[in-house]
Amino acid sequence: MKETLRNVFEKRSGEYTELYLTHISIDCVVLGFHEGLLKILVLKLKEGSKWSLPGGYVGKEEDIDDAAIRILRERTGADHIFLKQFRTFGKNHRNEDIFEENSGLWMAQRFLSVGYYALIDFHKVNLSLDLAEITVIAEWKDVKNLPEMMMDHREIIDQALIYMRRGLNYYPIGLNLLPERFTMPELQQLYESILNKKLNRGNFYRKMMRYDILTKLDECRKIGAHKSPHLYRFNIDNYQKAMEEGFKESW
Amino acid sequence: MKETLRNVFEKRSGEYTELYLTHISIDCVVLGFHEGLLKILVLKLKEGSKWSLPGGYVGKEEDIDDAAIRILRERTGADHIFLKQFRTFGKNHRNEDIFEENSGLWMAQRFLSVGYYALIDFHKVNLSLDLAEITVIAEWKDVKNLPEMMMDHREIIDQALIYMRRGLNYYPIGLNLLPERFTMPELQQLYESILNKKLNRGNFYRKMMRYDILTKLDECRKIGAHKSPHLYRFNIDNYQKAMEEGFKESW
DNA sequence: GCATTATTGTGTCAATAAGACATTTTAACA
DNA sequence: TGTTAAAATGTCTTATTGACACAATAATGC
Repeated sequence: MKETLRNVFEKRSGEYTELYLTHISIDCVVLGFHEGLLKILVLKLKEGSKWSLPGGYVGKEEDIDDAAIRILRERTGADHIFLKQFRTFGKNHRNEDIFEENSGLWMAQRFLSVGYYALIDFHKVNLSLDLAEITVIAEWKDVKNLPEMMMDHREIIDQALIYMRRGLNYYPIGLNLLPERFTMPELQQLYESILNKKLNRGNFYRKMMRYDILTKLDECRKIGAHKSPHLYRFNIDNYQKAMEEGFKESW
Repeated sequence: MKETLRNVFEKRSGEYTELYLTHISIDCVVLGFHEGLLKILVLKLKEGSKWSLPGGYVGKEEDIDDAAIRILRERTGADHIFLKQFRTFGKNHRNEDIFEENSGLWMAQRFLSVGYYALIDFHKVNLSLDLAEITVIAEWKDVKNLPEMMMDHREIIDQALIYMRRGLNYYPIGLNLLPERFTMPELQQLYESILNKKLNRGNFYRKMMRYDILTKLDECRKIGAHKSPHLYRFNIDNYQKAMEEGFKESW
């Protein structure tokens, strides 16, 4: 048997007090938007287990931000993803869930996860990628109707949404979640799903226009026996500028 | 020689790819307020080295939040500290600074730091604590005039200030930074040092009163040949309530 | 005692933004 | 061509911010 660190660790577990061993991973809350609903990408790692967030380990020679980008690319096939670190989770015994299922002592060590949230175009994700190797199933689940998640992944999702909501006060959103062209009501639906509340249509319209990140197109979307809503697309330059400078903060 | 993990690790370094070994630490940006200036607590770990932030390792059976509390208590002697995790730093080679000074290979491994900022009453800190064991000097340095810091500690400080500034829109501040009784101009000075800009006196006064977290006392502070400013103290109940509920957010 | 003076506490006003709601415009369809 | 439902825009009220002015006040000097 090849003596990997894992073997060494299992044999010697309990003695290592000088250098605390911690199992670092990255967990990503991947958000997509489809048919007016905010969706989260969840995985089932093996038959019968609970659902989990896509995640992975950090390479020896890798920045954690780069690791998160790589993990998402491996899982979703998508590139140019909006990705933001929001918090690190390090409660003790947060891995108890899977500790019971795994006999290896190394699993009993501390787990620490750096949480990222990702905003991604629903249609650009390839759910079947990478399935053979680790994952059994990958699925989009409705934010408002999540299945039972393993470990503290539910808390990680809740926290991601809180941080994202707060982010709406500072940065524009939507470039990674909506198709290239969209209508104002569609954009409003996105905001409403993230904030989990209804917004006033007129006020929303004016607020968005004030941000000056939208370009109104000449085309309209045909939606039946009603006035056709105009199509918009993001003005990339202004959008980027808003991302860098941020919207006005109170102080 | 006792075979600790550190020895094992040094001997076998380079093979461990299955379980990525990461050196986790907690770094704290400890902020105090004294004579109208915002101060940061910095340490010199040994003669001739650069300055560093107080930090430490996470115990095997410890939540990271608890570890941060413990580390601060050990270093400062202070309790009831406001402490908030704000970001995790995991750039590769961020430890190169000290790698060169330390021959042990384990030091060359990845470093990952969970950043916390702490707000603490300047006068309650005992700087000489813990010095014999690890630290040579502990000192308060002016935020606007920081010495050269080791590794990426300067970036950690800058980021902490950014997150704290943003926090001012959501939570009150001052309970841990000011003495029990203080004047309105003193509170304003605190805000001005954090935000690094002058604020309008009248508007500041009214904004604070609107927050409804202050109790005006009957006493005044004698400050020479001027109108004596009233003393205030925080209304702890309302302050706590504001901490929990947060100030109004835009959406 | 009393005027002086620097600072606090409060008032005002304009500009901006948010919330609620009404009105107009528009495009598809009967 | 009129009907209809939704988009786009307008209006009004209220709250917030920033700038500035002025009155109240308390220690000090005369």
